[in-house]
Amino acid sequence: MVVNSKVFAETLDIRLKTLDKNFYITTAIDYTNGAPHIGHAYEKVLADVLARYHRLKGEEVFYLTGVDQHGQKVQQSAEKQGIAPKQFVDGITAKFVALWQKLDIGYDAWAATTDPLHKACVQKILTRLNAEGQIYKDKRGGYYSVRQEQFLTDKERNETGEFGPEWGEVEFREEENYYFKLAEHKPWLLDLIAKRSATGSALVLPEFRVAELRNAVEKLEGDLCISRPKARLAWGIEFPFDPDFVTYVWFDALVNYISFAPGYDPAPGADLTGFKRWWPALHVIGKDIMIPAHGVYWPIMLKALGFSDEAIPPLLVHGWWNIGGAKMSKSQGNIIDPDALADKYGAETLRHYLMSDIVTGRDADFSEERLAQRYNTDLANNLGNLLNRALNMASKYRAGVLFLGEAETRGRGAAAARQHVQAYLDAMDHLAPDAALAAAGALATWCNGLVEETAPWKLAKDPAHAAKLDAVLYSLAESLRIIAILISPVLPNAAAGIFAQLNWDKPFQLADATWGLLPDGHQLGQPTPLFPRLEIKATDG
RNA sequence: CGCGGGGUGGAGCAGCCUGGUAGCUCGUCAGGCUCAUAACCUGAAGGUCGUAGGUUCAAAUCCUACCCCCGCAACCA
Repeated sequence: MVVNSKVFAETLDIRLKTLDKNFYITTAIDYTNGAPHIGHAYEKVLADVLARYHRLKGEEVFYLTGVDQHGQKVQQSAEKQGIAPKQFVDGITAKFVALWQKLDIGYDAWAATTDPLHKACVQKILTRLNAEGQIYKDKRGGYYSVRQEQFLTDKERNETGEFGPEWGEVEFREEENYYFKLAEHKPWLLDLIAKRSATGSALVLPEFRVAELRNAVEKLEGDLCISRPKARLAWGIEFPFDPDFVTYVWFDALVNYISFAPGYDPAPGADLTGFKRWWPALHVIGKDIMIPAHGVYWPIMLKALGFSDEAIPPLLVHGWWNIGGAKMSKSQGNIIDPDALADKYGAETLRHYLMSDIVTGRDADFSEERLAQRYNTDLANNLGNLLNRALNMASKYRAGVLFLGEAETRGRGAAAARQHVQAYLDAMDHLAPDAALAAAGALATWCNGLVEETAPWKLAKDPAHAAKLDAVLYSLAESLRIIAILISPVLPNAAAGIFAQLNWDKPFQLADATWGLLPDGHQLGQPTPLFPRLEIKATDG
């Protein structure tokens, strides 16, 4: 069967055209109260892969990540160590920065909430919302734990309805604070959630989480306290119109998505043309911070700032990596350290595992054994071995020179490539790197099958089969070139390694994931095992 | 009657939105191949898709009820 590779190219072209725009992606900014763990790493890799995919399509991409540095817990941790909050935060921040470098997270801007530009933006927003009547001051009372220095809610009461001894002395206290008008926007938000789901651009992805958000919004009552008296918390952004208060951490942290965005200006009536080229962002977050921060506070804050319904950003809510079916937690002592894993197995092995062994949005179980297994199966055995055997045969039978050969076999190769590239695009466009990697792997599997079926070592013995042998070798090389492009968002270095062995010195772009670019007479490079098998017996936990 | 998620061959998971041959990785068994990283390819065994009803020509997939597991204080993606 002869394949119409023109159709293939056209389909790809249409895809690329419809997505010809800027792409702005963010992650949650991590709280600098402890070292990064595997969950932090997963989220950043996920966003990085999506960012790289969009760059591969030729879009302009802005990837923002960073750290959330203010708040009570940081202040307390710093006090415990007897150092200044800034010093404490800088230490933890350095660990995050170093890890992202190690994992090849290619972010375009770094959102640190102690950044003066961010602070100024938060203050301008507060000033504006205050001037527009969205903020008011109120005195309210509640039960306060002196030892923990925080107000207690009914959630803190034990079975008998009392506050347990862990809270120490609990007293009723009245405190003045600033409140942001949240409740009045409740009907609007409910409408928006419904509207967005109805039009196929759900506010929350995967869509099964929309119901959860709707339920939470329906229960919403009362406004949001967005200030803390300095007397009890100094480590925060000072209120611009009342120096006795600092800004509540979430109100501070969420603003990072616009304060660090290109071209945003919180001034009323400001020219936001540049900003609108990027906005809305895709917010990649964990399931624990969807409610209430990202699903309730943030949309309402943007609404209050005059953002249109279309400009309320979608949330990509990912799941958790559990350990042996249980939640990872510091108190359980089962925290997985991504830094050590990257050292032991390599950053790309970790990236590959994190992208391939979880379905976007759902939870997965972390296992070092699985990590090694995934590497061996997908990378060493399937793809790496394919590259090696293909180049070896080309080297042995044709001195590493490619010839087009007969058309029929190449046509089959083109058909297989087209099919799997389509599957890859579908998966990536649906934010599913796991399925995308599977599609790339399926093309490699197809190639391994082709080798088996055509047995080039037999073809090589009979000059009458020279054209067939050429076509097989060509198809393998072409497929490998395409596979390299497909995996490049997840495995940029390995992809470059494949290109190097193919002796193909071109930039990575999705437009080249089309059949037939390697020219007749192309000289291939030397085969070198790209993914040596791991023989390590994993030590779990 | 709190909210949400899950229950698919021995293990771990897709599929469910948009019903129509139950798929993947590992493991087991039997073959094949020798270009290759003890890799690669083929075949087999093994599942009444939690249970019971319902809708339908047709249900893992839609609806209802029930059972079981997990998360929803803190650390925390």
